[in-house]
Amino acid sequence: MLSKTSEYALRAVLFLARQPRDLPVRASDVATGLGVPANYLSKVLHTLSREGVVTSERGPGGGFRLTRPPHRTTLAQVVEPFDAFNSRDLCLLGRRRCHDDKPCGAHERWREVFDPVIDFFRETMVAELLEPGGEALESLTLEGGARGTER
Amino acid sequence: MLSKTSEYALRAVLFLARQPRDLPVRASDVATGLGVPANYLSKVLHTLSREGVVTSERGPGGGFRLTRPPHRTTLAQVVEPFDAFNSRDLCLLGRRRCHDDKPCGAHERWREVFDPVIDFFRETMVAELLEPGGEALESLTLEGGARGTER
DNA sequence: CATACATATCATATGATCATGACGAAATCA
DNA sequence: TGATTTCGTCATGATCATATGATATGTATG
Repeated sequence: MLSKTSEYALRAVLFLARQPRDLPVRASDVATGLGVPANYLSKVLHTLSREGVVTSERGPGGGFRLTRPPHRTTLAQVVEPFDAFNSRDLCLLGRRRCHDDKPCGAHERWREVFDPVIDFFRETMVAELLEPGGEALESLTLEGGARGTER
Repeated sequence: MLSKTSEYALRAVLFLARQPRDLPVRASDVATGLGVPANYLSKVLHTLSREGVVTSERGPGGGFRLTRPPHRTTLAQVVEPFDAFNSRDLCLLGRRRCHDDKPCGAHERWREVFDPVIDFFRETMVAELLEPGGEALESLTLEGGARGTER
């Protein structure tokens, strides 16, 4: 469903959402925390900062933070910079123009199942995916290391 | 949502479903009917024949036909040879293992919207997308040409 | 049996996504 | 000011989906 890229973006944002929002997290820390390529994630985070989802700071002590709190950031804001829902997705058969008045044979049935998917991304907040317990891999928080003690 | 390839597959099957099922349609006719690359569509049709969705016949008068009637062919049968629903799709965050007992934060909410999508493909029959009127592009039926008169 | 026809198969090209590496630019601090 | 740290940007490579082209194989027919 999601491309690898926007999957990284979503996981990165969830990762940031679990950190105290007032201190930036290095891109490399997010990358190792998620177990994804650091250089690639940097670019993803940069895109997210251009979109205003995260805020970046350079220099020592810099890094990335969520711009808005998790309960005010939608999944769509995170994902759409990479996988936009274009009108083509709304037609199962890939027709550019497939409205309600001149639909393809699949139009109505497809909308019925696919609209909720779009709504899911537009209406679900990052905070709703945080569920404190349980998630081993994605919730892996920064532990002890050099950072944090040094400032 | 669907890859180009399985979109072609679906459109090709819908095209075949509109032809009399006892006479084969050439791959090239399907391709021009849909306006998609002929060589590529051949491969797609060949895959569908390996999967038993369509039946192929070689030589003069040969071509492709639906193996089963449209009301006994599901969308999943057409689409899954190209875009299989693997367990990875069931986790929004791409986790290999994300069951009901050890879920990621998105698990339940995501299943609620995505299961219906899978069900749609598994339960919808090709016949249901045929709606005789309306569809200009995909329903374009073979008209008059050389074929048909010559046999 | 020879020819035409249509699918089957293989080899190659193109483009997008995913990924890596090197260098530049801003911020901090001694 | 100069060294370090961190993001920003550009250049390049790897991989996969998509697409094209050529040839082989099977089938019908005169």
